[in-house]
Amino acid sequence: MEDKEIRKAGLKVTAPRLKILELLETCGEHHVSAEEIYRLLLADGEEIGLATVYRVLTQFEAAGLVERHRFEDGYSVFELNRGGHHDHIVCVTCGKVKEFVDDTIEQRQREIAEDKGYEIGDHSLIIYGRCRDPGCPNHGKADNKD
Amino acid sequence: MEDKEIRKAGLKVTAPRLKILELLETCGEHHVSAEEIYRLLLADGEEIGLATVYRVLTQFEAAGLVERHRFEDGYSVFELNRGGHHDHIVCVTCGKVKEFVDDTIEQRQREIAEDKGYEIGDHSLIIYGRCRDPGCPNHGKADNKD
DNA sequence: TAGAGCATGCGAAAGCTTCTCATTTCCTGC
DNA sequence: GCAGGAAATGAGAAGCTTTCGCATGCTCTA
Repeated sequence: MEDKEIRKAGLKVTAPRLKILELLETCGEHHVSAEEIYRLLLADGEEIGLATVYRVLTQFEAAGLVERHRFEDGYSVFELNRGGHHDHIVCVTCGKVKEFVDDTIEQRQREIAEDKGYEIGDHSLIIYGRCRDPGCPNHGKADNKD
Repeated sequence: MEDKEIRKAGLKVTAPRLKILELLETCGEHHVSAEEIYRLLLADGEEIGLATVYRVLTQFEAAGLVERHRFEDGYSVFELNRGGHHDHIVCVTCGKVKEFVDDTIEQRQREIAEDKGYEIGDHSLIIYGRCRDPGCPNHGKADNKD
């Protein structure tokens, strides 16, 4: 039941919040933008405003229920916080995002932070590349420069 | 002389471009936003438009003279491209940015991309932490949560 | 020195996100 | 189950950074 999580975050249980949480759950590893959530809910027959989507996502983020990532093109994507930290690898051609975790890198990051005199808090590692999926417009073109 | 670099980029040598390049040179490792550049140039008595600053920075970026980074708050900062790739570690309290390069991490990233079926292009690694500088408002408070 | 084009500055506009505010909804206590 | 107050909502306006459009100005070549 999602109610619990919402209540635990100190928020009232309302239709928009439930719907957004549900939707995020069905998304799994897929990262959605606020706009996408908005359109999906509208298509689903919900009466919801874009402002509400942003508001709710921001609250969920503050409550730790949701993670927000900003990719290089400047817009944000959201996903359920499933506990484990992970980084992202993004295809610059088709936009597909995969997640990964690498202990070696995590460890080195802690060492670097320590070395530079920082208490490590969070980090964001995004690798940009080109995927080799058949569906990707880049498929087969190894060193396509544009 | 900066003229050469501008010309080499296929751009005409104009006052705004020279001034922006000069300014970036004086910035060293300090990362400046377009807005900052604009204000600094105005304060310096230059007649310049914000649009020009963005235009020139974008051209410089395309020419490889300048690097642009987007941090989590959503706006961009710029710095001269001094050749070597590097990553960033940012203090979430005072905003200070340091640079670093780590071969272990670079290597692991290539392996991960390979493993996931991507041709690696670029990447962006930003570590967020709290610095221990005396000037930082966070100084001394080890596990300040906000 | 003159001409062709690129570059500029200004304001307007775009895209994403947040704010404002009147209205609606949730929750508590009766 | 109902009323009241606070919180949440939807719609649009406004904010932010960034880009565009266009008339004017400048750079560079001949």
